[in-house]
Order: sequence, then C-alpha cells, then structure tokens
Amino acid sequence: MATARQLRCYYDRHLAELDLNLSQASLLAYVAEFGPHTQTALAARMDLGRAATGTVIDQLEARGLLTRTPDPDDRRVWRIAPTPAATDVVCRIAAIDTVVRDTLRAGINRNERQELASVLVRLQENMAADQP
Amino acid sequence: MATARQLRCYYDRHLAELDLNLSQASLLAYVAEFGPHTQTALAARMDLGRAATGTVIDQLEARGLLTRTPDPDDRRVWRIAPTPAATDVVCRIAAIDTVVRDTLRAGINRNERQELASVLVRLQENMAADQP
DNA sequence: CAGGGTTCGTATGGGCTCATACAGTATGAG
DNA sequence: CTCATACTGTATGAGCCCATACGAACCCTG
Repeated sequence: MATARQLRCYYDRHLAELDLNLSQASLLAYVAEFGPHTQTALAARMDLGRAATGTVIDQLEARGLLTRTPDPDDRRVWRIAPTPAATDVVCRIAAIDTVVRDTLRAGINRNERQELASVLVRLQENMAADQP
Repeated sequence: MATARQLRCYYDRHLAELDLNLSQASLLAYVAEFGPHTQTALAARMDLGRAATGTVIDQLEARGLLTRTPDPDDRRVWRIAPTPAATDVVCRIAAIDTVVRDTLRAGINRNERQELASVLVRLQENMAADQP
C-alpha cells in the first residue's frame, strides 16, 4: 500500500506540468483512445464512483478537453468525447507515461513483472472470494 | 494500485466491528507493542503526516484507548501511551490481522511473497532515486 | 544570557473519494 | 397505455489525507 501511494504521488508529480492528476489523465487518455463513452461506462472502467467520475469530467470539460454531448438514443446519458484541443495533451500524457514506466522498470525483468501482476491478481481474488 | 485500494477497504471492513479504520488500528497496535512515542515519531512510522496523526490520536484518545502525557524533558511533546482499556482492543486487532493475512495468503507461497516484497521495494527505490 | 534557526503539535483550507439520496428517463410486464 | 422497476447523472454530506502556516518550545552559537 505504501508503494501504491508513492506510485500515485509519483505520477501526479510528473503530470503536474500538465496541471492534471492521475484520475484526470487516465480518463482523458482512455476517452481519447477508445472514443465517446457514457459517464457510467467510464466510471466502471476507471474504478471510480459515478459521482467522482462526474467531477473529473466537469474539470476536464471546464478546460476544454472534453465535451458532453446528449446521447440521441437516451436522454439520461451524456456522451463524453475529447475535443481537438485534447490531442496535444493526450500525446504529452502518453510521453510522460512512457518515461515513468521506463523509470519504474529499472532492475525488474519481464518475468518478475508478470509474477508481480499474477500475485496481485490472486490477492484481489482472495479478497473478492471472501466477502461478496 | 487497485489492489492496494481493495486491501485498505478489506481491512477497514474487517475492522468495522471494532469501529476502527486501518490507520487507527495500526497506530494503536504499534503503540501497544512498542510503548510510548511522540506524535512525530508515530507519524514517521505510520507513513502519515503529523496533522493526520494528530487527528487519529484525537479519535483514539476520545475513546479512552490512548493517553497524551506531557513529556518531562520536552514541553512541546506529548507522549502517547495505550490505556488499560486498549489491551482488549489490541488483542482483537491482532486476531483480525491474523485472519486477514491468512485469507490473503491463500494460493501464494512463501517464495512468491518474498519476491513480491522485493519487487515492490525496487519500485520504491526507483521512484526515490528519480526525484529527491 | 540573547538570537536565530529548528522542531513539535495544531489549526485551517483544500483535494479526492465514497455513500446516499434525488429527479429525470428508460424499460418491461400487465 | 400504465405503472412499477431499473438506470443515469448530479447534489450533498462525510471521511481521510495533505500542505501550509502558526505559536510554543527547544537547541546551538556566540
């Protein structure tokens, strides 16, 4: 958990030059890569509550990086899409992500990374299996 | 990071029967095991800011589990010590911790756990080495 | 003794997230 | 069609944490 906290701070620090935090950057990058989604879909994808997702979208929309467009088929729903202004930011996010990942990978080989992921998944499964 | 979040929630859920969260339980258990400390020392040990540590101690003190005693040698400092009432709670915390750890360890052998810890430490080192 | 610099605990304001409750909308059974 | 149910996004209140700033107390140097 300490490592996770450091990780979040580390990403946040590197993203600070874009005035974004990790949640904002992740959501923006996801929308830019996979196209328009509803807020609920994004919330599920980002492991975030719907309310928190709405807040993140508010912030990105206020900065002109995202647009809310009414869904033609469902009037409850917004379709969240990136603006043209977002493409540059998304590129810079990707660049930062690449650098950060490379830094983190130092001294850790592919096999160890896979094993790490595997163990973490098993931990999650153990927790999920215990209390539904 | 998702695993860490789940872990915190998982511990919190198990500690809910004691009306404690993970920070409170950790701090209380630490003080109970290693005796009186200053708030700053506890903050460093718990990976928590001094202000947050003060809040946690406030809560535990209000429930009669901890006492603040003036330090005879340094009038700025409180000495944080467990009360007699805390011993029972500490035992129950330890019991919960044992159960949780056992649950989590299912399907993960000793070697894998050590490897996990090793990789996480290396990740932390990589982050620490990058930006002092 | 000063005097400045440091450290302690606390107060304050802010950020991020959640849980809950709500109004508007969609959907399916009758 | 009608109504109950489910779902969407939002508002609100709460919890937990941080960063900063502050007064009080300490320590070191001269």
